[in-house]
Amino acid sequence: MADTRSRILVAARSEFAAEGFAAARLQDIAAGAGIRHPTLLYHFGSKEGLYAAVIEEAARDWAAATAEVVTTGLRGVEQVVAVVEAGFAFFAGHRDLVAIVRREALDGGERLEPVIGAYMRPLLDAAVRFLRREVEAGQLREHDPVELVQLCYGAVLTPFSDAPLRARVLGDGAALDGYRETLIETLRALLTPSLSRPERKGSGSMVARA
Amino acid sequence: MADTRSRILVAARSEFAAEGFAAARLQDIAAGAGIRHPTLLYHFGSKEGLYAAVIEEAARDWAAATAEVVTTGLRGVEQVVAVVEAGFAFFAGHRDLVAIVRREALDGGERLEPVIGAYMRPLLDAAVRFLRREVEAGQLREHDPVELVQLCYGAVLTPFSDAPLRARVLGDGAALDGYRETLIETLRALLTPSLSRPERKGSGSMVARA
DNA sequence: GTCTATACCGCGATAGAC
DNA sequence: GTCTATCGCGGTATAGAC
Repeated sequence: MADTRSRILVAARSEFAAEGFAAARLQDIAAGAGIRHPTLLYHFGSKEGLYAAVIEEAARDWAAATAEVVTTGLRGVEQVVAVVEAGFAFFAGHRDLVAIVRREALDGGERLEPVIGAYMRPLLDAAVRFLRREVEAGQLREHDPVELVQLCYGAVLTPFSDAPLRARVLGDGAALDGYRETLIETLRALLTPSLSRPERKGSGSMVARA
Repeated sequence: MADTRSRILVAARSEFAAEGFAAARLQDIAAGAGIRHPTLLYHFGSKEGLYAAVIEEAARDWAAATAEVVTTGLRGVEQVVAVVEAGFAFFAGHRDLVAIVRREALDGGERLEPVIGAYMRPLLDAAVRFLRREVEAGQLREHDPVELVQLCYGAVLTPFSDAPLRARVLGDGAALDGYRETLIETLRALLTPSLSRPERKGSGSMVARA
């Protein structure tokens, strides 16, 4: 059996994801870890401290998973598809993290600030650099890279974060495979360089803002 | 000055959106409406009752706004774009509603059940029927209509629900216009019937699940 | 209908024994 | 390190005067 500290973290992650920070109760988390709540406070000092530890651990898990995908050396559309599919697979197996991130996003994201600086912004920058480079090389149709990343962010997280609502509206049978396929298809339709007017910069289909 | 009941509803909507159901305090809502919290309870009975009233009112606002757009009689891609742009504009002016919906989605959506039955499922059905019809008529490239609606749902709500996080990661200057344009462009790329192999059903680009 | 005052309870946190 | 017991605050909800 794992040590107390990590058992608490596991239970806390699940509880914070399900209830949100405000509604989660230290009693329940402690019960999930098979201890009493003062023991939990002995290890993490406060509810906020515990939450920060959960966030920190979650961010490391996520960063490790994404780091793998970007080292495959794929080009253009195939690399984008690979990243999105990897993200999809990772979050399918870590739905707790999705819920926590989205709850934080709704609450202002203040508690994500360390994670943003350490992981999210660097990764966004890397993604933007990749997209620009591949557009330049004619491997990708031109679109604003930042907007594109946002689109993918929402498209990948939403089916997991809103899964309960989704099940209510669509009926419980609804699998996610079809959604993933439609998403990938969408990205291909959006990003595959058009054959008619190829790698020219400034062609008709570019975003052209400001 | 509006009557007490509606002043309470306005304050409650904003507070529930900002804090979530669990963390919102009746005292603060009452203060926002310029009364004391027992008065609030006199009108709505309980916190749950107030919340239910907020949801109900919000759903009616949204349903009224969407009803307008679908009566324009546009065809194919242009109708889809019109609906998405109308949704974008509506939620831009009603961010509270977005936050409430997404919080509920995370919390299981139980409290949205009446709204789902009365508004969401009928509208989804109408959207699916429209998409099928237009594909049949060769006005739209073939894609699974349900997945398509989900994609739009996430793409439209996410920039508003996650606006605070977005601002943190991207910097505060980030306007939403570029995102909207990229989204519209994406839909056109996805839905415009391909010129090379036109209205044939069962063509290479269809989704083809089970 | 709206108020003041208060009952009541649940939660995070602390004290202190083991 | 983990427990039992308890404090104290802050929340919803109620009682009852005006």
